[in-house]
Amino acid sequence: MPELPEVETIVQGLRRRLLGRRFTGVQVFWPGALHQVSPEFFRQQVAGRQVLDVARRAKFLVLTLSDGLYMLIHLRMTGQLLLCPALPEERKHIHVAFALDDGTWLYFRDVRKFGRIYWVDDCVEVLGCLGPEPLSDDLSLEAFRARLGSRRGMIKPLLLDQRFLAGLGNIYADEALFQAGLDPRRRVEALDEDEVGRLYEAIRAVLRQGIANGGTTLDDYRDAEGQTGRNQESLAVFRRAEEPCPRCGTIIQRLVVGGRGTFICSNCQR
DNA sequence: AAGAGACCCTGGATGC
DNA sequence: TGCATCCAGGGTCTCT
Repeated sequence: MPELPEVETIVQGLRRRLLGRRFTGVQVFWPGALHQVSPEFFRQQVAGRQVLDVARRAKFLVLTLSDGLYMLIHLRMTGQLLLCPALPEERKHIHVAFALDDGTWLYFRDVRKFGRIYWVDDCVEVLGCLGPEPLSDDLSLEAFRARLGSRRGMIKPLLLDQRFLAGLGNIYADEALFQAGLDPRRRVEALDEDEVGRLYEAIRAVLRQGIANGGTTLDDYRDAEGQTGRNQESLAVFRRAEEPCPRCGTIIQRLVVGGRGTFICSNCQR
């Protein structure tokens, strides 16, 4: 599942190949991938437009196109954006394909069809409710503490709430809580100063490591060139139920917290 | 405001 | 072997 580090890796790959390119055509194989626009309108809008910037906000890819228009893409669970020299014969799960002016293709593939492509003239329409970027300089420890201060409830569901903090998903939330030594069921209002500091540092550390490792491939994640990430080798607890904790050897457990599969070391995380 | 549950969707796993 | 059922999982929405 692409989270912040995976989307960042895809963005870096797309940026190299898309900046300055022009879309010459679009094929929509499944209209449901487009958020609130018809395939006809989308095709007509995208064709001829140039890519001025490729960036990331939370788990969204943000393509700035000519004439002040934006294409935003959320990959959700199984979405992929792939660059290739030609449109593959095997079209299964490919929902939208973009032809580029150098003859190559960019296509959107998504087995579970949860991913969406948004077409807007103002990003606020889609990104307006998102919380701060965890790796931004603007999110100091003091700012993080202040945001936590007004909240109550279990810590893990809060970390997954994109309005509170934007970009964490199930993998990096579990890894950050492990690294901070915190049980995901702990109440936010009961965390002491030291614990909040550990959590802040852990969130940033696991995300930075994820980016440095080119993302985590457990199932479907691939970068824009189709390559897997390497961060799965560095995971301490996520999807490691019944394996020993890398820190203390205690067997890692799987729980359900806030409706999400959650992996913890009950000895290291209190 | 928190928390639970439904929904979207499919492949893979499990059960009989 | 084959068919039915269950489940994961991000985000959004509804209900309590």
